[in-house]
Amino acid sequence: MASSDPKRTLTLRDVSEASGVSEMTVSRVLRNRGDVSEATRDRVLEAARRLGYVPNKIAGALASQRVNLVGVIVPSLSNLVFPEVLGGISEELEDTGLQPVFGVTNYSAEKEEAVLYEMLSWRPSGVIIAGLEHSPNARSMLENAGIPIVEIMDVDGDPVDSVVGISHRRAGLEMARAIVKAGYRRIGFLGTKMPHDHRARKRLEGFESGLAEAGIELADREFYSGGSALLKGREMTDAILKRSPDLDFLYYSNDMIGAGGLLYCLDKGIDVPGKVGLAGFNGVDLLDGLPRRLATMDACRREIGQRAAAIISGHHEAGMIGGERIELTPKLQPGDTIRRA
Amino acid sequence: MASSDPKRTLTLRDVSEASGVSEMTVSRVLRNRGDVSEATRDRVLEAARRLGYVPNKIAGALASQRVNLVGVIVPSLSNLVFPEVLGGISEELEDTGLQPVFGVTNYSAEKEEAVLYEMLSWRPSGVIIAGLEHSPNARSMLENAGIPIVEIMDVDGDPVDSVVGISHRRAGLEMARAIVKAGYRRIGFLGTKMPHDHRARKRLEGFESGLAEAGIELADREFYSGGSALLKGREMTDAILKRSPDLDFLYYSNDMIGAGGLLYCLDKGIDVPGKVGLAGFNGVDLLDGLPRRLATMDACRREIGQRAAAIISGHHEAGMIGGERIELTPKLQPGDTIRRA
DNA sequence: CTGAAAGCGCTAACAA
DNA sequence: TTGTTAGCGCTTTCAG
Repeated sequence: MASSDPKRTLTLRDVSEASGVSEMTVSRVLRNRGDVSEATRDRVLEAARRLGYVPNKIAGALASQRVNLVGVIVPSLSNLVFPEVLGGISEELEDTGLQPVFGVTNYSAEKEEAVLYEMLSWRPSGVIIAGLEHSPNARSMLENAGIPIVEIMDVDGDPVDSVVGISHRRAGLEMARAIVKAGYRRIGFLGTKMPHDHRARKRLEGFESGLAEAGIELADREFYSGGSALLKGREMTDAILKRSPDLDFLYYSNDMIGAGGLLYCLDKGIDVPGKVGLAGFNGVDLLDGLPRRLATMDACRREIGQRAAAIISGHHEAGMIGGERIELTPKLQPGDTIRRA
Repeated sequence: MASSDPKRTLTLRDVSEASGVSEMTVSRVLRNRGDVSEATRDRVLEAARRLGYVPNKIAGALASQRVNLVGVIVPSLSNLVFPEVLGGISEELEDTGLQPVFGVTNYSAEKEEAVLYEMLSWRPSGVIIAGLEHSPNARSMLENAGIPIVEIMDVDGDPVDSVVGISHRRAGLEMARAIVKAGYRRIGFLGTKMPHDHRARKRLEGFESGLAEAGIELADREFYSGGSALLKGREMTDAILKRSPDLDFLYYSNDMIGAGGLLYCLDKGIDVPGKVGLAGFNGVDLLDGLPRRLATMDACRREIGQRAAAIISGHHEAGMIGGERIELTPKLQPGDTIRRA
């Protein structure tokens, strides 16, 4: 509260002077480090509290060469998917003394490079970054950072260090197989027009190979960008069904547009899954509240966050090195929008 | 790439030696500061790039007493509301050289205090924090931080410094008036059981005073916590209508449960807005895709983020001090779920 | 335009 | 249990 110069922020020295204890011992008390007598401890804490001292981690980090920050880089926050991943990370880091620091790339490789550079310049204890595709510069920064790196969401590719995710290719493949097995043949795809959403791209690739196994080709496709996903799902569904009325299945690249498609079909009185089957991707819990359960595949978002964070905090505590590879298996949730065999 | 000791991270000195230019000049080049000849400039940049040098901002911040970080503290990420605010902040900070750093409190005052303490210990250029209610400790930390503080979302209270938000009390009040004006009389409230969600509480208080103006009391109320909001909205609506079948209006504390309620009513064939009117709060764009437009009130989330960030970056550039107060006005969006006069 | 010296606030390592 | 001495890697300031 009281201070001769209210502008300057307090230092250890202020607490030291106020308590009559050496800076070093004050530092020990504030970090619960080393043996300090109960008495001095109390005096120091009292003084620190009274002054309203907040330690300067910048100085501490520089001196100790230790930073309790974990950089987390994701493409988007509006996607609904990533907030959940971040939730898993936050939760797992909760009691480790590590603090997540988020950065957003908007699916831009350039922005990713900038955010990564910025983060690495704070010398974090680890980096969690979405995806396996990075610019050459970004990749080499990651390789040379000298800290644990965990690439998340996707395992189809060549990780820098550790990786935690699912195979989007396989997710697409298995969805295709399930659809074919259920007897659908005229299949359309609806997705985002995101050239840099590599995971959506891989799902589509996997999906097409799954169809190809049965000698089927994608009958039609429809892309969008921006706007309310639910509404877009309606509009796209309308568009694709008008253009290709003979479609008997619609595969959506995410659950939100899939939900829009489902609502559209129900509105129009289209028999789902009899005349047209539907499936999305992600397993968002929004689907629980819809009139009918959309088929989907859980992307294990929360768990991915947790496992990735656990890898970093493990390294942090044990000083381990070496890339782990954790592939989670998304479960197909057939819901009510695929015909039963 | 090549280095005798691959473990140690590179310093300015390494670049200095590799380029034959003094550390000081290297520093100048890397920060685009002061006049440096084209020739040395090129040599330095070449060396830095070749070595893969990433500056150490910890050291830089300590030496310059300048940190380009903005702390952002929000209660939750799963709420859908906050990712949008963060988006607004990110966008606005884009080209200012400032970097947002996020922290999550889970609506806990204790956690908020811890997160705030952690953030302040990094000496950020400013702090953006949701809400006006903080523990005495947190409040005094904010007051003594010596940096611009922007409290966001809510303006009903006593800000520490600047504030950007809407009046939730007034939002509730106006919604109540609109409902009463439309002729509804038996009104129920459905919301989250979040004792620490002060904004939801204020909306409800404002709502009740709005009803009181017409001599009306809330006829029933229903609370929930956790789970899929859409599904909860259905369940709660079912519960409250079974318990109080004479209700003619349901006011939901957020759009997601409101949307669940709307879907429930449509499923059950309840005449909306004839027999029962519905309204939510937030203006989430999900509503655009529903079979009918739920009445709601836009909480101006993105703009709040932008304005708050602009205040911080303004201070940053101009060194201004002094609290601004920006009250945005949420617009009532009557949609299709309130009877027309 | 370039460099040398000093020090940001803290902690590692050692000494007492 | 406590204190002292040196820096951490950079930037500020002042001199060339």
